[in-house]
Amino acid sequence: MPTKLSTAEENYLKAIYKQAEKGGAPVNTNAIARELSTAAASVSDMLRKLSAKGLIAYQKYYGATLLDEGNRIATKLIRRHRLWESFLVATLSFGWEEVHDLAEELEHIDSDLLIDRLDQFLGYPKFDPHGDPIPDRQGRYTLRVQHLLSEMPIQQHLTVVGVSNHDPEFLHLLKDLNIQLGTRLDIVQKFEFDDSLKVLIEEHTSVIISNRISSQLYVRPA
Amino acid sequence: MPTKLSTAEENYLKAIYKQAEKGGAPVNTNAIARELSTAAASVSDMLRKLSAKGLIAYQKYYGATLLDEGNRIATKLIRRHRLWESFLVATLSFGWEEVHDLAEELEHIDSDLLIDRLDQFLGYPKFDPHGDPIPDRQGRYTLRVQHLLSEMPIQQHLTVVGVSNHDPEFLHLLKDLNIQLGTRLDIVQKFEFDDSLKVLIEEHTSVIISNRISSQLYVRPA
DNA sequence: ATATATTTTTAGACAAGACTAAAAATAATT
DNA sequence: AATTATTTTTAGTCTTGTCTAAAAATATAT
Ligand SMILES: [Mn+2]
Ligand SMILES: [Mn+2]
Ligand SMILES: [Mn+2]
Ligand SMILES: [Mn+2]
Repeated sequence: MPTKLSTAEENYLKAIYKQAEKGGAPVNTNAIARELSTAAASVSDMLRKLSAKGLIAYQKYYGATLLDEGNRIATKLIRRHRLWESFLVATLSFGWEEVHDLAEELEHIDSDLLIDRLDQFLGYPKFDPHGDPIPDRQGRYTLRVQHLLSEMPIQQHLTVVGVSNHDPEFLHLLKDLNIQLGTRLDIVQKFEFDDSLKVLIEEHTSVIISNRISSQLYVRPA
Repeated sequence: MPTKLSTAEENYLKAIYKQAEKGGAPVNTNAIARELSTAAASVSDMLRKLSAKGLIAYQKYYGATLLDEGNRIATKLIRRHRLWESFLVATLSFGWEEVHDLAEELEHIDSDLLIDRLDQFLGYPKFDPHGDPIPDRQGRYTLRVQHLLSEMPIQQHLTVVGVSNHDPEFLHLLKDLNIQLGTRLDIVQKFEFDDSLKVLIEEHTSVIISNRISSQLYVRPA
């Protein structure tokens, strides 16, 4: 039943998807409320509606889980979001810190043809500007090898492959540090006191970064 | 006061702009209702709101006229609409009959930077895929030389420069006739009986077209 | 186990934007 | 000028999505 969903309904589905990915299912009400900056009462209302539409499984006081159709829709939204972000960066020269909010709106434009043409135009990219995988038309995507920088041992040669926070401030800070996708890092030293790290950027500049940063940066060996 | 407007408010402003352009100001309630396929009662409500926001001049039972700020916003929406249509056709290979409805949604994405970058990427086009002028950042645009085909004398060499109807069916019909922007036409004969015309397309194919068509096709000499 | 704290749901209200039906104003006809 | 027709506005209702405050359920701590 491909019923036309509202922007609000779509955002809720996406929020449930994201929270399930992060914390596992079922997703509880407050997590969704936090994700969408909305009141818990509003979430309860919407969960009832989405459940009535057969998009999620929902039990009061327990939590919500995406059903097949809900999952399909959420994945499609993520595909759209990430393709628009790719377009904005690759074609319109936006910075990676500027694109999330725009994509948050563009993802609700409802046209499979549009998004497939965009995909084609961009050359079927596999990852978006933040390093996140882009689902294909069938919803399949490539998982990247990723470890949190904060959990890597000392001295390995590492490459930045992603960020788990798309906040403009965070991304801007990385830009200031000259850290972007593909940047090479070495962990020089770990400070147990506050879990901060001394890292060498591009075998060049040495900086100390807080755990707040290293725990939101994905890297892979080499 | 650059207050953030809703999609609905924006669509009303654009409808008023369009109707004023066509039939002159003030624009009456039913014209707007027809343009937006909405009930007259809904229009009355909205006119009161837009008037309260200082975007239109509105007198009950008389009609609505865009004020400066309303006009600025409507022009900006038209700019966005036509740039998105241009993008879809030029970059994503859409047909000119497929782009209007998508642009109707895309135009509400609120970012000057986005639209200026798009403009730049497209090479600052002056006209959209239907031949309509695209306002620049300041809202200025080039008027094209245009005459309705139905009002031209016999035998002149003509070039198609636009259409006054963006309906997919109409545009598709033109496509079938091999008529698009830039197509060369000659009027071979006029039939007074029903104002139909015999025209030669690209000095090639001769067809008879109804007044319904010739009165929605813009041409210029040469 | 019982009391306390937290989470979630319900109840009730509100704003935006739409509709229908009825009333009021304006326009057109006889 | 009076009647009829048309247009527009008002009145009242509905849906969606949001909120706050209160009640209910669940989890935590003593
Ligand atoms: Mn994003
Ligand atoms: Mn969104
Ligand atoms: Mn259009
Ligand atoms: Mn629109």
